[in-house]
Amino acid sequence: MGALRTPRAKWIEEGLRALAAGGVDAVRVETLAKALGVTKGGFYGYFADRDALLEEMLDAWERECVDEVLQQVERAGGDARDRIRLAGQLTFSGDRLLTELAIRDWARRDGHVTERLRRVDNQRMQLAREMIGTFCSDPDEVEARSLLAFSLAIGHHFLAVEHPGRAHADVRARAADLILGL
Amino acid sequence: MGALRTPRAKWIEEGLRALAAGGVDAVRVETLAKALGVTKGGFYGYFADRDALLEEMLDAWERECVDEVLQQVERAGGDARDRIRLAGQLTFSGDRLLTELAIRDWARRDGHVTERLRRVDNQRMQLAREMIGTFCSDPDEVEARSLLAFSLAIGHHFLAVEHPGRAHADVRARAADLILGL
DNA sequence: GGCCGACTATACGGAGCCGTATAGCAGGTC
DNA sequence: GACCTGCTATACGGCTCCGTATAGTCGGCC
Repeated sequence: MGALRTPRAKWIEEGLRALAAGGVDAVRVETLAKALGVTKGGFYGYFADRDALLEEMLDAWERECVDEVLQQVERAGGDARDRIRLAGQLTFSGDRLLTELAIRDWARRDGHVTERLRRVDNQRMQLAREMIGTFCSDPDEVEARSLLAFSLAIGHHFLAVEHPGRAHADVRARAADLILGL
Repeated sequence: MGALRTPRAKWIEEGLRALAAGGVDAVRVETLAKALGVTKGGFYGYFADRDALLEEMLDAWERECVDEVLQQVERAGGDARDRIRLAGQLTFSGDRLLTELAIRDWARRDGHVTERLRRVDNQRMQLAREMIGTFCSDPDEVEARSLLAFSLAIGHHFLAVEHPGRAHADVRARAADLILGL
């Protein structure tokens, strides 16, 4: 058996990179091949077609994006507010963020992706509820604050607003304080 | 002079429709022509190329999206909370919403579009500041609450969360109440 | 050495799209 | 009626991409 020269996982990895950088439409078989320094010859040995790759990319993302973060949050410890802040910081920064945003846009035009995203978002929402529930007793308010936290964490990446005389990070921190009841 | 059979504005209008439905990548000259029941022959009489159309689509959007809403809000009257609620409701619903979301995604990959969006968002943010400033005196808190309001209005469209035993609209209304200090 | 299986390169047909060129058509003007 | 102008249809070359087919190469194994 020959050593896997550009194994299945490489294609998925490169696919997620392309997705993060340019959206679903940027995930082209020939483009990935070029990025891997290879022609597309081998691709169709692993995947039936482009859709099969997209599917597996979603599988990989869904499998990892929540678990990795939760693991890191567990390790770090801290009180509820620290943990929800860390969780948000981890899942919405760097490469994870770019992938996340691309998938959210993709989901708007593909119900199947929406379904995947729903599973992921529900898990995260549940985490938010638990954290916020530790310092807020009204269940309706917990739900509302959780939604606010989530909306802020995702939403601010879609805004192009400026804050004259203030740093965006400071304003965001203050907004987070409001939600977390400080 | 012959009557304009499919005038300039038609192309822009159809372009915005395609943008709203499928993102920038769905704005194809030949596709628009088909939607207009015409071939692309006439297109290049009005526009130098596809980019010129995209540019004019942004012009049209930037010109209308804030003005129309402000006009309607002025007409409706009401106190600050009513007005900010109405403004959000008007700009983030129906076709306007879809266009809006498509442009926000577009802006993530095109600095020029980001610039346009920034101008629009800053105007809206200013409106939020003024409204929230009527019942909140701390300027830092006004800024934070405005950011929260904006993030909620835009962000919740990107979320796929469910609220067991509650309607999404109710949770969102409660979240808005929190931001507006009720 | 010689074989086999896994991966790669190359070439192909088909599709969609861009931008250009060219010819046709229809209404208004003289 | 002849003409001009503004819009339209059609055809083209060029590009990118998909998915398939086919031949080549490389590593391990007997």
